[in-house]
Amino acid sequence: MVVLQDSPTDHELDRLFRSLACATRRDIVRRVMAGEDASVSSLAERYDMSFAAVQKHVAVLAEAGLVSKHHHGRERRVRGNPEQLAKARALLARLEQLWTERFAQLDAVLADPPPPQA
Amino acid sequence: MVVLQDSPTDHELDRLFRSLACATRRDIVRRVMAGEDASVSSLAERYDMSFAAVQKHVAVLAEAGLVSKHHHGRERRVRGNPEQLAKARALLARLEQLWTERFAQLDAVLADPPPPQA
DNA sequence: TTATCGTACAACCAAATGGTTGTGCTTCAG
DNA sequence: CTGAAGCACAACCATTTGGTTGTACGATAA
Repeated sequence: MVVLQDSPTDHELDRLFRSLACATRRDIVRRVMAGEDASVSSLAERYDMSFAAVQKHVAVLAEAGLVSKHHHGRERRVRGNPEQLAKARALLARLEQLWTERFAQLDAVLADPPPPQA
Repeated sequence: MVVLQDSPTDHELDRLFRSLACATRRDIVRRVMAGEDASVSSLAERYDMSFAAVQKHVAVLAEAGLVSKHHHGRERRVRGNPEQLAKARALLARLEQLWTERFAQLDAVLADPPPPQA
């Protein structure tokens, strides 16, 4: 069953796309979506930047709802949730659909031309 | 026929998602994808900001390849091209796919458990 | 021809971004 | 108990961003 979800707010979409506009963050998302064991420090080991920098990236992703952090002993496990990805993808799909609908409307007009009321 | 397209560079994706991380720009994309007559100034009339600001937004979208500008008399018509939207959408789809594949792999493991080689 | 429209571009500004280092607090290992 | 691992957070910095105003220039309508 497809759930009717209320459309995301502008601000939510801003944070979503903004958080994806960075290769490091996209790579983090890729890792956690693939199910890699992902504490913050295990993620930080893989990038050429400080631990704090990676920590900030994870915070940005969490703020955007793309990942969530969970206590696990003294670690924080980073888990991806694909629902936010789907929201972004749905918006892109709608924009693409606007494009395709143009031709559908054009075809309709050509098939049933209104009388030139000039 | 589906064309094998080389994967976009990190920088290209940065610009793509960055350009979408702004409600004004998303709205511009929506308008031009819907086929609205869109000179830069006719777009600028619709937003509560200066002409130069809208002009910059269009430039950012053009830089990301989401729209292109074309001479038309003394105007510059803004036209959307959905291919870049598709690139962004493809990335999101791949990330979501990673998530779903996790369960497929898990199912495979459960269905055919390897001998505990410890 | 001349005034004006549509655009481009530079300079400037406040705020956000992406990075750093340092400090301190928990939680675990020895 | 003590030391270290893992993390959070603040302060700081350079650069980018999103906005402004002002100036200039080609195309056009009168």
